[in-house]
Amino acid sequence: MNIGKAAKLSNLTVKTVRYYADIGLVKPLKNSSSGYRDFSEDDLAQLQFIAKARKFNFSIQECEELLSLYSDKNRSSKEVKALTLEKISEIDTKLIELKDLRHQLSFLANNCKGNDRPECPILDALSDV
Amino acid sequence: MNIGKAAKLSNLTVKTVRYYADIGLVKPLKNSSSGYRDFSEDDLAQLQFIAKARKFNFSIQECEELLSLYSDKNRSSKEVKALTLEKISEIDTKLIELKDLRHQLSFLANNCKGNDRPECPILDALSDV
DNA sequence: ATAAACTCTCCAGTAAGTGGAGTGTAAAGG
DNA sequence: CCTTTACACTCCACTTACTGGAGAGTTTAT
Repeated sequence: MNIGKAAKLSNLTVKTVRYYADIGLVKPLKNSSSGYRDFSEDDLAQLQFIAKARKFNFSIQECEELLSLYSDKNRSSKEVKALTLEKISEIDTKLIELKDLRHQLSFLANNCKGNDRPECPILDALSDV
Repeated sequence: MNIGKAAKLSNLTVKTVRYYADIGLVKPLKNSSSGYRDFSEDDLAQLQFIAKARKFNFSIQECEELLSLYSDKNRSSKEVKALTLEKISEIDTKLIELKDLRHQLSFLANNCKGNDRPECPILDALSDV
């Protein structure tokens, strides 16, 4: 199938699919007369896999790892689980940071009248060394 | 003062400070004989302001906005508060997304034995259309 | 005088695409 | 068969916010 259909069926943009092909994440055949990429069902499945993994916050490189684990019929589930647990702990760290940030910002916002006067505890906090 | 000292006092790297100078976020004078940047106390204060705002997740562009609001003695606190509230709501969205992601990933991880066998519900979920 | 420490500019690269120009190909309508 | 429209191609530049390194000049300390 052409790139447009592959993109639609994997919920990716054409640009993104082309990018994935450029970096070798998928390897569609090329119609030698038209120069159009030809995506097989396997290529499509791969794109769908990548799209999901990206949604799960896996990086492109991690997607590659997952894909190779996926296509390795003798792989163990250990590695996949380890990668997933690592992701979860990254997310946990990020959650803590963001919550902390939110706290600080809402504290500042609550103390700022937000009126037409120049006094602003937010700016004061930013300029306070 | 030289860039090294300015960087140290603002908790930024020399590279980062140079970058901020390159994009015009700070405008240190230049010693015409040595070519070294010369940071005044005001420049330093500005760097410290930026460093804090960046920690608060404000983008470079938002830092510029905040800086101009900061140096405008007739500004109102309204704009600053609005920007801050916007940031908070962005953070809230991000928090929801991340929590959801964490949920899904931990569900998958919990159902994966993580042993030497090839069965892996994580990969199954990724490949499931 | 020399060595270490600091600074400079410039170029390239990072992640993961996005946007656009200019051009070629395929499918549908008349 | 011809034309229009939709789709595809490549290539280059841009995005964010830096970071790394090369090669060269400057300042400070010994």
